[in-house]
Amino acid sequence: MKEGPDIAQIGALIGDPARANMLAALIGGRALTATELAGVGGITVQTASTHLAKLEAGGLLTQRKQGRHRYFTLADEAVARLIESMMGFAAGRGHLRHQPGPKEPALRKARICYDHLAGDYGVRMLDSLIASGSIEAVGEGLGLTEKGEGDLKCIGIDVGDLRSSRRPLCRSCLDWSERRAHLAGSLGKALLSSFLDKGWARRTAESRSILFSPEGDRQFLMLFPVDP
Amino acid sequence: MKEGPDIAQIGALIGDPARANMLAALIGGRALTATELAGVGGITVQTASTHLAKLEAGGLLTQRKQGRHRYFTLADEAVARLIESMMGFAAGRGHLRHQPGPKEPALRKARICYDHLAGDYGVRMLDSLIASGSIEAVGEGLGLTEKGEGDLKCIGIDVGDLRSSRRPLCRSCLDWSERRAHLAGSLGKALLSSFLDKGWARRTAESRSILFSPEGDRQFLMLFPVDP
DNA sequence: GCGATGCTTCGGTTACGATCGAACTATGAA
DNA sequence: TTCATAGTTCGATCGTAACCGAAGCATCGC
Repeated sequence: MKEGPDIAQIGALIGDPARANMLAALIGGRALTATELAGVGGITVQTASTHLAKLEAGGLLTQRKQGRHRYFTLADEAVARLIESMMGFAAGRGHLRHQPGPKEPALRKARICYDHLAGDYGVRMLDSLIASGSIEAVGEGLGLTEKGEGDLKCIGIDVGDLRSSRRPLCRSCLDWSERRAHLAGSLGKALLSSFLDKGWARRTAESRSILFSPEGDRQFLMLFPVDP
Repeated sequence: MKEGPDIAQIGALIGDPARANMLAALIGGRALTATELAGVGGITVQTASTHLAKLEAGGLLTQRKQGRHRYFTLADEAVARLIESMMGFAAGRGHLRHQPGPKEPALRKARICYDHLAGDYGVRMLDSLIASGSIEAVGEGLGLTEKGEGDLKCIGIDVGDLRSSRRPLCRSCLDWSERRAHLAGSLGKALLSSFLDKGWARRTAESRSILFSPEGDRQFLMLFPVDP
């Protein structure tokens, strides 16, 4: 009975509501200070500090000191995937805190998931990439095709650069609001970054939602069509 | 801060050591009674009973009454995958309770993972199926090829039957002792079942390990060769 | 230097949940 | 029927961890 990895430890880390809220906030991808995290956790800074220390000791978070601020982020993408997969699992069982899916329509439409695009627009983009033959799907896996590599070059994404990182190029990530897959991995990140760089969309201050400009919206829908 | 699925709830369910031990025992795939689960959890039956009630209320377990026994199993494969993914995550962070990987060499060699083969033999089988062109791998996804369908027919597995179930045919499952993927899904289950039916291997009473007979061992290694 | 801000550490309180003994229910066997 | 086994429910204990106020560092701006 004592064999194997200790899942109770990380389960307990995630099992506290305040800590869970902090982790959920951090899959927004941006680094947050201890005070901000105390806010999302609904607790005082003292309490948050001890929670954050535990999460860091457990290897779920890393902190970066910058002046008199301490910025916390998820330790790596594996943590984000774990949290997301638990969210997907919980959503599938109806363990929702309020409505099914994100409350605000904006969140449901487009939001950030660690560092890539999720929500309605996220699944639409992946669907379109598959339909156009840029990405092939086998089982739950995703792979970039030669055609896809060319197409991406046209919109300014050099896949060669992405390959050099150890991180997988394409990854499927289950969207818990749409209950379908969207594109993660370094390619997912690069695509979202390019939208932000082009000014098609921007992140909001306090939320995970992504706001598309009217022009960006038009461009996005044209670039990633879905046939009826 | 209140949006989204409640991961704290299931985190807390898994976060208790006694409950985590029970869940880990149940990914062995066989139904266990409350008394047996109390044993693996290292607690009395009264305590186990309350734990099991909570796990059932949380949707992680289902129970089946049979005479004066109550047999508990994981609610479905999604629970098994969640536990396994948490094990993989924990193993990657070095959150081990004792040695890295399973303690007994037998467990490391071949063990059951919910309903399919894991351990050294599990990853070997998948490697061999990919090398022979029976299964194709794209990203993290797995798909059965036409050649594979024919090959499987030869060893007595009718893929058509498997397709009728809603469960995915091929699924990749991260092996936490080998740190590599092995084959899950209904095909993984069917393959293990056939080994057991043929008498090549048998399950052990109290452990997750799978014991191959000398003849079964020979057949298995011949059927799933790996080139150097 | 000074005060203000961000965060951690300390100390003490509180509450929840894990635990078990004992009593109770249900099924099976004699 | 009676006894034994399997399991749940009740009641009470106990420990731990979450929590916050207050004090202590560290860093910034002045």
